[in-house]
Amino acid sequence: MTTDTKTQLMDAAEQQVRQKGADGFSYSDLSTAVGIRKASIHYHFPAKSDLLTAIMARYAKTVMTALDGYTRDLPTAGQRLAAFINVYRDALNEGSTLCLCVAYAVSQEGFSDATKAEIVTFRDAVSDWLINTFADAQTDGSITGVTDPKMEASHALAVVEGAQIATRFSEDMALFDQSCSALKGRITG
Amino acid sequence: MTTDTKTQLMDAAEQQVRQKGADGFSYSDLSTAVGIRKASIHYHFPAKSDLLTAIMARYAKTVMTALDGYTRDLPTAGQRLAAFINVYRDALNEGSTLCLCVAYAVSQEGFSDATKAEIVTFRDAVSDWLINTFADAQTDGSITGVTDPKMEASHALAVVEGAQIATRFSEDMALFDQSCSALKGRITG
DNA sequence: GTCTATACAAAGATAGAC
DNA sequence: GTCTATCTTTGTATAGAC
Repeated sequence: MTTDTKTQLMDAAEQQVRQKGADGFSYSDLSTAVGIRKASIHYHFPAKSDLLTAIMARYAKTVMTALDGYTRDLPTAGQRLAAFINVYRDALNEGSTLCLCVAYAVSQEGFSDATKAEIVTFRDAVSDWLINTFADAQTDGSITGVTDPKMEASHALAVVEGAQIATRFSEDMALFDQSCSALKGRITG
Repeated sequence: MTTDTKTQLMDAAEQQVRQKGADGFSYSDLSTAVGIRKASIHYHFPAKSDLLTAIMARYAKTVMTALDGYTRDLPTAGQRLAAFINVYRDALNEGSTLCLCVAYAVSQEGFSDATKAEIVTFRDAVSDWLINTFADAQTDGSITGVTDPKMEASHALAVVEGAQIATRFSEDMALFDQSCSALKGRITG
């Protein structure tokens, strides 16, 4: 399984952004990680903003494919919400990395329009997925107390992203679980 | 009311970090903001890490003074929680700035030990304040359904910090309110 | 597609005059 | 306490050989 250079660069870049933020890594770091010269990276991604846009687009696609898979494969809304929480749990890697979107939140100001557009598209897609999930919960009863799917969706996203922030500082995954515990406790089926 | 240069520098730095992150501003930016030369800043803060530590320490003091004021002045736990949520709401400045702690979350890796220590101290203090507040709620009944104050504390912090992330992208304060709505809905007195 | 070499600007920091 | 001047390192990016 040989991975092409472009993919290796994107893998390394995503990792670095999620560890140190978009302003926290350089082509020099990627050069070391992938084993090609700094200048060669510009062949694949002429400007850093191209790279930042590319990894956001790829990340969005990966995550949405996973979420849509849950919609297809998991019978209840409760199971889907549990799987959703796990996506954000796994993204933490024991506290060493954040979800790409959270990592982008701070630097946002300096991004290109293309990058910003990818972020907005992704967040809208995740929101819609959550709204549908909570709407389904109203039908199948697998999550307690759902009266407003839209409100629940933004609440749930805030919980998992906020839990990531907290866990990032403590590097203790138990804190992530504790922060999400009230949300998970409402899953009944 | 003349503000001394050191304070002006801290004010400008805090603003910039909360807008663009710790890696997103330079002494050059501060130079422009405050109106003294780049080199002169080093007289007040020899290294950037000294500045980052100083503004975190000051921020922690300011926020904790406010929270302790609520404990003194507001009779119910519910009122104190509402005030707490408002601290994080106000910190957003219509979506243009984050709470300093959230802004630090991404860059964290590259911080000095002194800066990290200030962050940890602050987060512990906020957590303790929240735990006490939810414990009080069990007595005064001003927040519904509190069974585990420690769990509630980390949940509440995740909600307000996560809500900041979401609002940062949308620049719509209504999203902050929507994200916190489930939490606020439990306040009864 | 990757290399060497290089340009160019910005960042963090120091020395010493005033 | 602030200035000018300077240094060093790093970051982003381009040109042209292989």
